Amino acid sequence: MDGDAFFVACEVSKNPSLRGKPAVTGEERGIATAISYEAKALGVSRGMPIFQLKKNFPSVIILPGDYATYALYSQKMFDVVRRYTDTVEEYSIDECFADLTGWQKPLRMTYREILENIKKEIKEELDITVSIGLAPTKTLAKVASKWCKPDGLTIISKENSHEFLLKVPIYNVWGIGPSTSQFLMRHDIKTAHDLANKDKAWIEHFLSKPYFDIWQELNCLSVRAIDPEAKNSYASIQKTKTFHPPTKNIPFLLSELSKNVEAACLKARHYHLAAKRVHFFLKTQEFRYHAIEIPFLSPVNLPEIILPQIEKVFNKVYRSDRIYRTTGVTLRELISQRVTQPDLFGNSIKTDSLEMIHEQIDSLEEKFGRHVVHLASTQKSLNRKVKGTDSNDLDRDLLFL
DNA sequence: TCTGGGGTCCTAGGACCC
DNA sequence: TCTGGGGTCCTAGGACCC
Repeated sequence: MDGDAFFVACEVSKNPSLRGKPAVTGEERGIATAISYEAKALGVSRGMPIFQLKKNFPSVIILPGDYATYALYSQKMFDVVRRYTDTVEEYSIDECFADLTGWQKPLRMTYREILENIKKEIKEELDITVSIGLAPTKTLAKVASKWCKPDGLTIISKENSHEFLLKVPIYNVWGIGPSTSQFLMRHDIKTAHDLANKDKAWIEHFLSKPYFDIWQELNCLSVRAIDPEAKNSYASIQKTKTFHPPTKNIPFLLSELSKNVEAACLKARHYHLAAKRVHFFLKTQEFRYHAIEIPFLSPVNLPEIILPQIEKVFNKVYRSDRIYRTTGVTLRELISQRVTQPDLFGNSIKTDSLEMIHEQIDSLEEKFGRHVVHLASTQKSLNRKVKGTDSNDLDRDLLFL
């Protein structure tokens, strides 16, 4: 099940005067993240920069994202599905997989009737529409849910699956992106049907495991399980930021990384997580990544511990003949940190006092909003921002550590 | 001012060991 | 007599998703 233009649909539900009008969300990000069907009809596409939209599509209404509301709608939407089965995997904010196997008899409904009820209840209770696909595997259900949008209901069975797959271009298959599409097209595989019909030996020889799974699923063999476990933690936490113009200025790049690290650590502490590995990257003007991963003996979530290590190896990724557009930090191998462990070399006293400082900072953040307090090493990137048009930041009281 | 931000999973190849 | 063969672990980077 897939929400139709989900973020925009939530906005319309909140404010019905938007109904029937071309609208997008994503003002705060600078690109269109969700697009109403009316805006799609005008030619607005996903990822289009907002400035371009204002210029070329002045009739389009541009809305800032309201993620708290979307999360509420999302939960209510999934709750409706849970009235009919308890095996529901929340795949993203607007998509879920559900296993209906065996429920016709207890519910005294056909599968189609169950799906029609789900759609009806969501429409009545939330005033949004969804598109649903029913099929023997997740991959085919994805094909089915995209088949007819918005407000669609498509059923693919073992018997009729190839009729659908004949009309699905290979690049529209879930899990097959631009790179693999190009490779497959060079081998004359243009549709999902072409791929499904290749023999096993060919798939295994030319493609890797994820594509073997896709191949099996297109052939009605379910290998991707539905995972109904609620996601309550993270495998990794990433913070990245693109700036313009791109630069090769080392102090500025380090300051951006400092900001990334601070933001990632703040989130990690909020979930009581700490990282055994910290990965950071510089992204060049040509969209190439240069990265390093730093292992830590004991898990970390304090920027003061992480930043010196990043500075130490920064030169291994930095090249003075390149210009960079983005920096980013990922905290990996996250471990639950309800109880803190002192490290082996007696650094625990220093760490303890840093932890106390951060407890205070975190509570200030909660009270006064984000980024009221930050490291002095982050200051350079904020200065640059202040010079720009974002005058709100000028009003902030900044406190330096 | 062409192309944001936050995730997950997989693989090739180097390092190291016996 | 001139570096074989097999194994594990780790990391950089690619690919894809929403």
